[in-house]
Amino acid sequence: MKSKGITIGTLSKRTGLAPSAIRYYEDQALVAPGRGPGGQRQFEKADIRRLSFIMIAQKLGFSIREIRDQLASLPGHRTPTAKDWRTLSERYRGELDRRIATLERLRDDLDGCIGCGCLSLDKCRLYNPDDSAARHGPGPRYLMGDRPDSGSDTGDESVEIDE
Amino acid sequence: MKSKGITIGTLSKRTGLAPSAIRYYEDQALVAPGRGPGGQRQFEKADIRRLSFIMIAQKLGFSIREIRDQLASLPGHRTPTAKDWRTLSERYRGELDRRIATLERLRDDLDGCIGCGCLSLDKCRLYNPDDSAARHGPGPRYLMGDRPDSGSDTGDESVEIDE
DNA sequence: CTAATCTCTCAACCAAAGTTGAGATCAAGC
DNA sequence: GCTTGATCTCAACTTTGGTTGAGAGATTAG
Repeated sequence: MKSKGITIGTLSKRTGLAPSAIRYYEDQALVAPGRGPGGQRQFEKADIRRLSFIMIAQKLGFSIREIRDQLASLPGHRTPTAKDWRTLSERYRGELDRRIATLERLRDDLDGCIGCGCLSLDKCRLYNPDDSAARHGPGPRYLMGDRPDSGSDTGDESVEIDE
Repeated sequence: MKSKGITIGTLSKRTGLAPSAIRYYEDQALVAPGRGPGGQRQFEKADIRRLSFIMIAQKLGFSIREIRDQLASLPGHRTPTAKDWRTLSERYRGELDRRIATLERLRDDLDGCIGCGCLSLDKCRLYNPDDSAARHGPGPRYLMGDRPDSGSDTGDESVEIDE
């Protein structure tokens, strides 16, 4: 048993991730290495695959939080098998399809609506607040969907924007 | 001539943007309202369309900086016409097509590579550092493409990740 | 045994896109 | 004329995904 575990430096070279990034991922509970007698992190081989998965998921635009949730579905009591990983990553298929569909819809709307130069806030389907092509995660979007009251605004009295 | 201009509050209600966001956009030189005698911002009708454009561009995932560059191509000496806006937004078509293509390639790679459960760092096409499905803008990606040296690593001595 | 590396923790910092609050001023209704 | 309500500026804080030191301790090579 060469059971000493992989050091963070080695793992860094293997995955291309900076040690600081790996420590950060531990902080975010994406990996949970053991510790040696001196306090050093000891990773397992399986962690290489785990980090690989994380990198791919990031590339697909998932946030750390989402990735953590996804990883939570792995069996905790044993080292994940190739099949576990396959099952997990197959979900991305659907997500990607959905994302492509969103972009295609956006493109069609663009053809139909911006294409005409109207850019009207009231009529334009582009203003559907539900789909942004951007990531779902980043920046201060924690109050997205918070559109102001629009309260005592009866008509669209003067919204037309011709000149 | 009811030439008093639109106040920031009214513009906020018209566009759904928070006043703070509009001020921020002025800060970032995306809009340049006039000022009333008391220092209040005075927007024009054309600014409604300008902000609409900004919102759409954001939705498509462009950063403020990119949007500023795009807006710079508008004629400065006169109020932009519908045609100006159409010309500008037509460029998005190509960008969207490109983005859709990237996602489709990612999806195909996913089918071929993750699908098999290998997740190998060396062989997997998913590790092409060039295309991430995420936004091009946000987060600390100013050092993306900075992959560590990989220097004195001759072979792939023990990268296989079977268990 | 000692020097050269690695690692450790912890705090501070980066960028993006804004928000939030304080304190002051402006505009408008009655 | 006065009191709301809107706006002003400016600084500080938010989130995400990390990086960059500082100072201390651990490991390893010679």
